[in-house]
Parts: sequence; C-alpha cells; structure tokens
Amino acid sequence: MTIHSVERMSKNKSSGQSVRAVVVDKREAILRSAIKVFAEKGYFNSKVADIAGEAGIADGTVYLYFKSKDEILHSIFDRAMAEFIAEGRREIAEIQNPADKLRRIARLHLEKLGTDRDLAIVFQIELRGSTKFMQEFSAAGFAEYLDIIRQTFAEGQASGVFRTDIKPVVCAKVLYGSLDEMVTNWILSKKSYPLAPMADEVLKIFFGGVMVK
Amino acid sequence: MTIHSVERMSKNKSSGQSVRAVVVDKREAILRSAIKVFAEKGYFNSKVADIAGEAGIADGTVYLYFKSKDEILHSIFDRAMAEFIAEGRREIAEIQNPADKLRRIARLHLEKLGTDRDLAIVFQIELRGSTKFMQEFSAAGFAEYLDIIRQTFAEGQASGVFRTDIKPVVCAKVLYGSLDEMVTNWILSKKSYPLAPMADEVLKIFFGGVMVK
Amino acid sequence: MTIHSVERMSKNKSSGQSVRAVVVDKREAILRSAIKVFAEKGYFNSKVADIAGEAGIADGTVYLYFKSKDEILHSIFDRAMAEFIAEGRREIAEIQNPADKLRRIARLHLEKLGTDRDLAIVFQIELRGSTKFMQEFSAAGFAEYLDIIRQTFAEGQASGVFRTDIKPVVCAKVLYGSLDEMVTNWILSKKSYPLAPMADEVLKIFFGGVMVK
Amino acid sequence: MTIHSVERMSKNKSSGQSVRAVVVDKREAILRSAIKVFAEKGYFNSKVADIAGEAGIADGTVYLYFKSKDEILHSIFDRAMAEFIAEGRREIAEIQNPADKLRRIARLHLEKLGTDRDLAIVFQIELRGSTKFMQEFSAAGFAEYLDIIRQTFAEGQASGVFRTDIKPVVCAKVLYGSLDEMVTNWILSKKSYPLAPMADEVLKIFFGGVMVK
DNA sequence: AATGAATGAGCATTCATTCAT
DNA sequence: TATGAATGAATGCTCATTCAT
Repeated sequence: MTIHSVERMSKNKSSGQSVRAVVVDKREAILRSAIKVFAEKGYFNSKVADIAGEAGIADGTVYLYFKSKDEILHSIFDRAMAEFIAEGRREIAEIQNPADKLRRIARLHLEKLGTDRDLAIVFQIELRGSTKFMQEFSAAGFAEYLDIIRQTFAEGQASGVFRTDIKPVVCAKVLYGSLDEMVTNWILSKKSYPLAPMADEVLKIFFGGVMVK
Repeated sequence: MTIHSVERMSKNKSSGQSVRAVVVDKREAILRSAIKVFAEKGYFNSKVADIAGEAGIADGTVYLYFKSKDEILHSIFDRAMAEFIAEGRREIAEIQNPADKLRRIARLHLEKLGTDRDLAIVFQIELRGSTKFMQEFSAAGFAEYLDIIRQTFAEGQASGVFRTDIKPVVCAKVLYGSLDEMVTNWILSKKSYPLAPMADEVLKIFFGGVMVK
Repeated sequence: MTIHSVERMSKNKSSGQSVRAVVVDKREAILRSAIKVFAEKGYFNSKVADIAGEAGIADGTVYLYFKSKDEILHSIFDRAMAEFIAEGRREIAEIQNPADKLRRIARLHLEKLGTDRDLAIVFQIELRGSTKFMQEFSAAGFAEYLDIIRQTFAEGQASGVFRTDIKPVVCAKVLYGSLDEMVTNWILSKKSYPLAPMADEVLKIFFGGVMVK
Repeated sequence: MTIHSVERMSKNKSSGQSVRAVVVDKREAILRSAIKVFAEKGYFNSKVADIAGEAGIADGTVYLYFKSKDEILHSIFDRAMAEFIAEGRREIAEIQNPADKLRRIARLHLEKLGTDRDLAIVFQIELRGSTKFMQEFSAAGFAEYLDIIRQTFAEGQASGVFRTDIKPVVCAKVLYGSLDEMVTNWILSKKSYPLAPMADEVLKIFFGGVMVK
C-alpha cells in the first residue's frame, strides 16, 4: 500500500456516506465475531479480546461501538429478534388461513436458526445463562414473538379453524416450546441433519394431536 | 440393626451411622444453599463464599464435600435428575394405559418443579448456561428422561392408542418441549400461579391437537 | 482386635517408660516422614497432611509434637546438626594430628550425608530456601561446625603443620565450601556414585594446592 | 545515534525504538523490583503484588511482561547467568596463563555478586529453594560456568602449570564451592566487608594448599 | 494422646474497561 | 476513529492450624 492509497482512504473515511457505512460494517463485524466466539466458548468464557481478535480490530475499538460485553449480547438478541419478528409479520401478512400462518411461522423459525448454527447456539444456550437476562429477554422481543403466535391462533378460533376450548396463550407456548426443543436438540445432536423439515413434524402433532380419532 | 446395637453405637465417639448422617446433612445443606444462590444470582455470578455463607459454614468447608464449584452444579443436576427419573418410572409402572402414563409423567414433571422454584430456576436457566454442560447433560440423564417418554409413546402406538404416522422421538420432544416451556414461563412470570395444572392444558393439545375435527 | 487387647494397649500407654518411648518414637517418625516428604517435594510444596500421612498419623497429631511446620524443619536441622557435631567432636578427640583430624571431619561429613540422601537434600536445598532460616541457621549449629574446622586448623598452625600465612577462618570456609559443593553436585547428579570417597579428592587439593611445586 | 536522530524519534508517536525502550525498561524495572523483594522476603513469601508495588505498577501489568511469578525467578537467573558467563569468557580470552585466568574468574565472581547484594541473595538463597529449580539450574547455565573453570584447569595441566594427579572436575567444584561459600557467608554476615578481596585468599589456598612444604 | 472436620486468611492470575497517544 | 498498554477489582481454591470429641 502506498502513501497515496492511504491518503485516499483517509479521505473516504471522512466523507459522510462512507463513515456511516464503515460504522455499520464494523458494528456488524463485531456482532458476527461475538456470535461466533460466544457460540464456541460460551458467553462467560469468551473474552472481549477474543471478539476483537476475531473481528481483526483492537480490544479498545470494541468499546467505540458497544458500551460493554453485556451490551453485545443484548444487541445480538435485539437485532436478530427484531429481524425475526419483522420477517415473520411480513410473511404472514400475505397469508389468509391462520393454520397456514402458523405453518409459515414455524418453518421460518427453524429455517432461520437452521441456517445460522452459531446464532442458534447463542439463542438457545447463551441467552439463557442468566435469570436477569431471561427476564429482560422475556419482557422484550420474546413476549412479542409469543404474542404473534397467540393472536394468530385466536384469529383461527374466531374463524372456526381452531378449537375454542383451548387458551390461545397455552397454545402459543406449546407451539413455541416444541419448536424450541427441536432447535436445542439439533444443536446438541452429534448427527448433522436439516432443521427446517422438523417444522412439519411438529405441526402434524400440533394440529392433529397424537390420539387416534 | 437392633436397638441394642444402636445404643452401643451412640456411646461410641464416632459411630458410622452418625458420622454419615452429619456428612450427608452438610452435603445436603451445601446443595440446598447452592440451589438458592444459583437461582438468585446465576452460576457465574455466584461466589463460593456466597454458598458457604448461605449454608452457615466456612468457605473451605465446601471443598471437603465438593471438588469444585462446577461439581456442585453437576451434583444438583445428577441428584435431582436421578430422583426425577426414579420417581417417574415408579409411578408409571403401576399404570396400564400409555396415555395415562404420559399424563402422569407430565403432571409429575410440573409438580416437582412447581414445588421447588429455586431448583426449577437452576434447571431451566443455569444448567443451560454452557454448551459444554448441555452436552454432558444431554448425554446423561436428560436423554434417559426423553427416552422414557418416547418408549411410552411407542407402547401406545403398539396398543393402538396413538397414531402410528408420527415418530415417537418427535413426539417425545414435542411433549417435553411444551412442558419445559411451561416451566420457563412460570419462572419468568411476574404473576404467581400454580404450575401443575398446566399439565392438563398441554395434554389437551398434545392428545387432541388444535384443529377442529 | 478384641476389647481385651485394647485394654492391654491402653495400659501400656500409661506406663511411664513406654509413654516416653512412644512419644520419642512418634516424634522420630514425624521427623523421618518430614525429611522424606521435604526431600521429595520441597518445603513449601509439602503439606503437613503429607507428612502426617507418611507417618501414618492424623494431621492434628503433628501439632502435639511440633508447634508448626516451620518448627519441624528447624528440628530436622537441630537434631542432625547436634548429632553431627557431637560425633565429629568425639571422633577427632582421639586423633592427634590436626591434618588427620580434618581428614576425619571431611570423611564424616560426606559419609553422613552420602548415607541419607533425603537428609542431604533437605540440608543442601530446603534449608536454604529462606534468608531468615539461613541467618538463624548460620547463628546456630552451622557456625559451631565451621568453628570446629577453624580451631583444628589453628591447632595445626600452632603445631607447625599448616601454613601460618592463611587465616583459619578462610581456611575453614574453603574446606566446608568444597565439601558442600560435593554434596550438592552429588544430589543433583543424574549418575549414582558414592559420595564419601570425594573427601580424599578434596583434601588432596586442600592440603597440597593445585600448583606444581 | 546522533542527537538529531533522537529528536526525530521523539516526534514520532510510537517509533519502534522507543516502544522497545519502554518495554525493556519496564521489564527491567520488574526484574529489579523482584530481585529486591525476593532478597528481602524470599521467593515463596513474596507476593506478586509486592513486586508490582515496588516497581510502581499495577499487579496485572506484571503479567504483560512475565507469564508467571515463577518465570520472573527464571528470568533473573537466566539474564544474570548469561551476562556472567559472557563477561567471564571475554575477560579470560585475553589472558594467557591458566592460573591468571582462574584468578580473573574468581575475582569477577566475587566482584559481581559483591556489588549487587540483592542479586547475590537471590542467587545464593532463593535459587536453591527448590530441587526442581536446582536441577534445571544445574543443567543450564550453572553447568556451563563450572565447565569454564574445568577447561581452564585442564589447559593448565596441559601446559604444565597445574598438577596432573587431580581431576579437573573436582578441581572446578572445589574452586567454585569455595567461592560460593565466601558469598554465602558474606551475605549472612552481620559485619559489612568487601567481598572481592576474598578471591585472593581463596586462591592462595587453592593454588598452594594449606600444608607447609 | 489422638483424631480429622472445620476454619478462614491468603494469593496468583484473569480480564473488562479505560485513556493517553 | 483506532490503538493496545495499563489498570485493579475480583475470586476459586489451598492448607496450616485449631479444637470439640
């Protein structure tokens, strides 16, 4: 790299557009690195230096983008959850049948996490490492996600698709809990298999029950 | 052992029985304290000194009964899980109908954890704080527990009670995941409500599905 | 063991003569164990429990015979040094020629330590692990030992056997230092060889010098 | 390096040279502090915090320059011994007469340690506090030092200066042991006297023996 | 005298965070 | 913005010593 290229670079950094780009990119890079590192070693066993090293930046630089190690974990969750919910809402908006909506949500759930194993590990394992986090977690995006399922189910009850002797909240928890268990088992499994197809197996039971009619 | 032999023993300075009793009691006290402390602050945020303080003993005494802080967490799990599985097996042994067996297991699951909130927190939250632990966890008692459900379901399929177009493994995961979610929500809930009755609500869905027939 | 045998034993312990014997024996056993353990692991890395275990007694029993771990080390030195000096004095008392006296001391020095490797290790290595100890050490028996050599040399000067242009103190240090170095090398050597014969090799130089006459 | 180059350097934020200088200086400062602290309290009784405090840095900073407390002790020895040997070799290279060479070595030995009492204490006392260290010590620089003496003596035998009925190895140990004893006594002595002159007194005996001819 | 369970002070090391450059 | 050297609080574990039995 010549002196000239360096000069050009430093000019770029100063221009409005690319500054934001750089900022976003570096934040992004740190988050990606953190997900990888957290997935490998666990939150408490991961050092900020590991994350910085993985992202190819200095330790101190992390603190230009995040206030603390804890905030990184929160950001991972916030960002993924927001994206998760947005995409979920977008997809089911175009679907009429409540049962199909739930099917879409279930598939999306497993597709998302089945594609990004590291993120899945952080979600299933690391995010649950502290009661404190779980309580905030619960209060925030997670509740919203569960509520989408609940509402969709209630719609189905109103339109006569679903049984009305079941509480929508319970129903949402059962579906979410089932999917969650699929993810956890997939992560911990020594065998490698695609996660997404499990959605249909879960729904077969969820929709029809296990009893012979 | 006769009454006479007991009398003789109590005259002895250190009878096998009473020594063991003290040892068991103190081990027990440490485990109970650890469950409480872990539940309150999380495993990584709990100091060994906290556990010792809660148990009313000196820090060093903890190490007369446990090799490390980590071993305490393992012991909590091992003991509870063993008891859990033993009781589960005992109860379903007396039941014929596979559906009733599953109902018994489900109720037992929620009764147990619903009675001991601290233990529930450690089980739901702390035991999942590390991938490493989860993998050992998975390989050990947890797999056995899931297998009991799977076998019971398979029995039901053989006896014509349950649908045969569903994989027993998936079925076990769905039931377990649903119950697990009930526990997690119960723990994190600000409201106080009995956990055990949720078993029936879960089973209503599990057995009959959510669709209108 | 029957009750009777126990009774007999407790009577033995109460008899004057054997009590002292037991006390001495146990003190002795602890010292021997300590020498072995210190030689193997070093003073700071040895636990009192190791010594007790080696001696086949309970940890607390050590404190019935010694005030502290430190005192054990001191006792090892004191006892060995006293014995050392006493034997040295006794042996040279019967010898007339000062040169022969020094030869006897030198041989005795290496014979003693060459026979008890563990004691040698403690003497050469462990006793020097602290300045504090070395200073007390120096002030006590060690100075006396060095003084015996010095006096013997001075006798030799008076009787015209040794050069008078050499300070007895320096002479004593040279002889002691030379012997000491033989012991240290012998301990650290991977090869196994008898230590005592080195005395004559040292004396050949000490008496005659290294220069060609 | 000229004054101008220095000026240029100080203008640079972080020139390679000055960074290294700082690093070396701090390492140096830690080693000096450690020598002082070890000399005062002994290795095992010295806390890393003591060393850091003496050096005027934070505890953690020590670990930026040394891997462990143990490594500090090793570094002290390695550095001093390397310097010791290098200087010894350099000095005797210019001398022809083997006897003069030994005289030079002996004087150097006592001059070095007589100038730096703390270093002398660490060398004489602390480095011998563990068999483990002594064995590595023996295998490394110490053996090399002894070997220089041995070779020099063998040269003297070849050139007819020294007696040939003496083993060079024994001879080296006697000389080294004698000097070593001078240092140890000097350290432990309550009186204050110059160490270096003792070299000649040792050599008077070493070269000529103690016997009247 | 003997025991060994209990004590609790003590310490090397780690690592999130800061800040001068 | 970026760096990375420096910080120093924090903690699991050890082990010499005590003491009730």
